[in-house]
Amino acid sequence: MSFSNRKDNKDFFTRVYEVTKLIPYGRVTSYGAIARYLGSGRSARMVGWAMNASHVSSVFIPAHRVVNRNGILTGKHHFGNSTTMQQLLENEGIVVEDDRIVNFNEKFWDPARELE
DNA sequence: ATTCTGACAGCAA
DNA sequence: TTTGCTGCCAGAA
Repeated sequence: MSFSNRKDNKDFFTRVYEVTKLIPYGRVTSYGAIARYLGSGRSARMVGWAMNASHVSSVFIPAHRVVNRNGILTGKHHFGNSTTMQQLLENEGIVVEDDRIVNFNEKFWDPARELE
């Protein structure tokens, strides 16, 4: 029985942050995977939007571990320099080639599956 | 309140 | 195969 039918718990952005922070070191996920884990599998764009505001968050958000379904670093341009995101990923042992994650399927971490 | 936008994803040509 | 258009949802102006 909830006496507040406002929002489930926190804002959509906050949920995205929570999930993003749960991404293990050296692993990556996709916007759609996060969106699907949150219940709205079609709000993948919102996840990206949340990432845009993640730099404002007080805590560090590993936004570099979030890529699109193709494993392409679509948001690299939002890390200041176009190479920052790639460097962060390579620093974690992820091989990035031509703005795309190599062996993306192996590095992929699905919150809906891992967190169940 | 209405309109526009967006670091996507899916499907059509 | 690649390219492009549409749907989708939530926040900002």
